[in-house]
Amino acid sequence: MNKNKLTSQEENFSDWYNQVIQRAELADYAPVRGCMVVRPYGWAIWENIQSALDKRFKDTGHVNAAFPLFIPMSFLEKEKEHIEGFSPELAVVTIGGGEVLEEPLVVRPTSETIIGHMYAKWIKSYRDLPVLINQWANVVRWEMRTRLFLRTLEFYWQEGHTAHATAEEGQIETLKMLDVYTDFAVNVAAVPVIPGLKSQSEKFAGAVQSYTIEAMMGDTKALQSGTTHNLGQNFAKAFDIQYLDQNNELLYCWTTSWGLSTRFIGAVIMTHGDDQGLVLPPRLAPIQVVIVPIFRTDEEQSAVMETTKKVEQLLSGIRIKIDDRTEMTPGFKFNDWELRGVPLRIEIGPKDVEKNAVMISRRDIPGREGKSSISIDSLENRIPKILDEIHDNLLAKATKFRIDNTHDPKDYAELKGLINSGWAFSYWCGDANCEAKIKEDTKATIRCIPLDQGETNGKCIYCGNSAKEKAYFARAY
RNA sequence: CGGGGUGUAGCGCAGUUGGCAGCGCGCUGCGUUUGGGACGCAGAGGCCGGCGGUUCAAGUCCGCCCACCCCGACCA
Repeated sequence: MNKNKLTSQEENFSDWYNQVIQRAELADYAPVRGCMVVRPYGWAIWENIQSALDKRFKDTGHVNAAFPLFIPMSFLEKEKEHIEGFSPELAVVTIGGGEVLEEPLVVRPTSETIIGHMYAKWIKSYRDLPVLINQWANVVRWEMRTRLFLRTLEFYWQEGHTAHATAEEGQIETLKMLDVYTDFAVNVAAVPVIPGLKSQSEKFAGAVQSYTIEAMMGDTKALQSGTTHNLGQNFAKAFDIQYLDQNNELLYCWTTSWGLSTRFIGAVIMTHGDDQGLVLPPRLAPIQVVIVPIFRTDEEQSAVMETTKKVEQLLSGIRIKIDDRTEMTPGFKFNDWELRGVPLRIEIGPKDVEKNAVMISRRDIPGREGKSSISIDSLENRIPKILDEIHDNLLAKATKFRIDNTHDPKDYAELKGLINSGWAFSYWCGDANCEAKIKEDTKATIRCIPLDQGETNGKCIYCGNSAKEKAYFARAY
């Protein structure tokens, strides 16, 4: 009965995570350390993430393009903080076609530099601005320690790179894309993220300011799930991205960049998953509804399959899979699709055909409580609504979990006590020293300083000096 | 790079004082099954991570390598 049980989340969250990914066939380990193969079911989730984001990028005026995988080493070196941040994790090609290369080529860890180079070439006038380009790409960062989806040597993402005439426009773009990510995370993935500012020590190498959408995973650790960066004029100056304004004055551009990666799939797994396996939010699920036909005899089979086809037609706008495998029992299939996180299952057997009804079973409500019989006539209307309800329920559950595990410690001792099982939302004076000390003591970092705090003040949780804003402190992936 | 662990069938593992290479799941075929992880019978599947050593004999003992996983430092 339970011989194929997953390790429970409570027992070992990390094992649970790895098992879910492999058994649900999202990804597998590649022959090279730290690399993963994204399997069709996992890639289908990524495709749904892509289309939801891509639509939002287009709606906000962006266009897609493709820049090269190889970047001359010298490009990386042009922005000081950038190369300092990335040099330890670069993959470098030194031989091509059997010849030692004149200049080593870096396999892109991110594309600010090569895109900056091209922008310098393309941008001449204020009339050319803004430039709003995104690319869907793979990048390589030679990480020490890797984990499927969360941190692999090679990963897939989108990276937006924009150039603007003024600092204000750059900042507006940075926050606009943070909004896009937030909207996507909340309304498509049902992941209740907190948008906020990164501290200076946590920001992107080369940025003036970085923003993040921060999410709480099922073990209460934090995951940076997407980032936007206001690059100021750092890259514009390093790559001479200049334009002539209306007054014929030569000025540097203001640039931004923003990215969301396959890591987000990890966020989805660890936000919604349970001891039965994956729980996919309906708007990202490759299969939204799985139909399991149940029958014994040939007559039952033909009646059941006829109804199944009818149901499929009624639900034509929904991503449906009919599990007509004959070599497995219904019980096996129920467990199998639950492991794979399909939001809604429809069971159709002889009893249902007789009643002109079907049994539905919600993935987000385990056991009998999530099951009910509904008439076939109401399916077309009800199923889309139920999928929305599942989305809302997943979002509400995850939000409650985060709130329940976020605390407001009275003092530093209390923070130290709770940080292994939750987040602390505390005043911070802004001193990098306090931040570093807290990290040293607790392994917790500032995940973000949330926007919209309004007028507030209190005392820094570490040093007790006056502070004007609160920050989330947590251990992170 | 430090600490820990593991390499034996597709996966998970066992293998005693050195003596024929095993178990469970999965896989293939046939039959019976099918409303919460079905069962029977018959099969297929191995350079025991690599190299070297000890021995009549090595999965097992010794040495050296390699790979991967987990925990740290680093990071989306």
